[in-house]
Amino acid sequence: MEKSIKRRTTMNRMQVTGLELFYKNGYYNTSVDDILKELSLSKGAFYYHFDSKEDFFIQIIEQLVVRKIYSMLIEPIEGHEHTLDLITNCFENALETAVHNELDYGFVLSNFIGEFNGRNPEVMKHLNEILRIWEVTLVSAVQRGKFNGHIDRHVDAEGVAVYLMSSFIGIRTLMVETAPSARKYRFMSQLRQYFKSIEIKQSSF
Amino acid sequence: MEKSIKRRTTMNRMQVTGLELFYKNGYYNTSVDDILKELSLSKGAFYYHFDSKEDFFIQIIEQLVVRKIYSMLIEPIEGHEHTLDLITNCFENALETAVHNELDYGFVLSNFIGEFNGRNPEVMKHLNEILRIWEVTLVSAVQRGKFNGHIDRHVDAEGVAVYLMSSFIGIRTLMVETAPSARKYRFMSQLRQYFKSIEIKQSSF
DNA sequence: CTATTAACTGACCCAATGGTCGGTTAATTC
DNA sequence: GAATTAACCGACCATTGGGTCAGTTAATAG
Repeated sequence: MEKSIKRRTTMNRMQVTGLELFYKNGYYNTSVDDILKELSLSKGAFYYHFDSKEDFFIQIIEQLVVRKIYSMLIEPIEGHEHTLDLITNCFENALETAVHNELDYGFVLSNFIGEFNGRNPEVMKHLNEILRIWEVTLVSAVQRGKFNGHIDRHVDAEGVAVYLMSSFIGIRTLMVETAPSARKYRFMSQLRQYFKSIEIKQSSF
Repeated sequence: MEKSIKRRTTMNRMQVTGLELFYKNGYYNTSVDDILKELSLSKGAFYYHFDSKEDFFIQIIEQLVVRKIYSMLIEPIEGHEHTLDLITNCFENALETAVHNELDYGFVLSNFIGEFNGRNPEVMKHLNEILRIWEVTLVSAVQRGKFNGHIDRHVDAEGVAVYLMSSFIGIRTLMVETAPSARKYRFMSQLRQYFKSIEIKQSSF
């Protein structure tokens, strides 16, 4: 039976278009009809597959947003090379992708957090979970770096993680609409500066 | 005639409540009626004083948001003491205020940017203007620091400004709903670490 | 005291929104 | 090939949204 391939296909089409529009216009500013119009599908089709607009959105997070974050921010720093290089490259690539997005609307995750925080605990639960995973990944990357002798063992791994997440979320906001490329470049320079201050000085004597 | 004190009063009441609700629930998720209900005022009163919901919002930015940002992020770093101390204290205070907000919804400015970017150029113009002023203020603070011999003269002032803005915007997002106090503390530690790396080492020999 | 005008009321308009439901179509099953 | 069911259609509904407007109230001016 393959758990109905047709069903999966349609749901996925809706989700992809849904994410696209929610990202562009925001959740509250995108109607179900907007999504359906884009796909030439009917109201009936939508409510046949999903319980509500909110249910639909949560499924989008689980299916699409989680994966995006994983491939963009989690997996790239799980390797065993020099930790700070991994993070540098990861951020560099993520920001470069944003620069090339001719129409950039910011960081998906923080945009949605901004829209739902304090107003929809159910959705926030899912978004916070992604943040948590990101944080854990960063913390263990830093700890690995300390263990491998690349990062000063006195640094607070949790602190570094929070600081990195903060700066990434912020620069993505700042790259919207104003000089994304220049800002990305400046940001990366300062990030490297910061990294220099927490890594072990190999040539000191 | 005093340019009608009554008018000013009513408009201000509407704006204050408006900002409160827009901040809490977002612009698109707050109706004009919601605001009016809170104030026991009628539709007519609203449209007597303002042209449209958007006009109303823009006036809120100009009247209230700008002032908030000034007193919170601009004026505190315009002094002539040690630049990095000024910025440290400024951020410390701003974040502490957020911690004590029992119901915190993030950084007003970046929340609104997240809601309007790419969708409403008129509103974005005003928000970007505030960002620009903040950036300029930070850049000249850093330059002053270089001039006064507190900051290494090789550092890129624009870069530092962008990095600081990024991290502040991000930490405010992260402080929403999850361990604000702990995150604030970790953030501030790393900020100091970063500052150490760009200031002039006075005791080197 | 009268006329004017600033400030405000609330009924009304209409497009949009999330959601429902009875029905149709086409594929599967028996 | 009849029956069942998965997938989808589109008319309909109740509510809410931003916005209008004729009219009321209260202060001020002459």
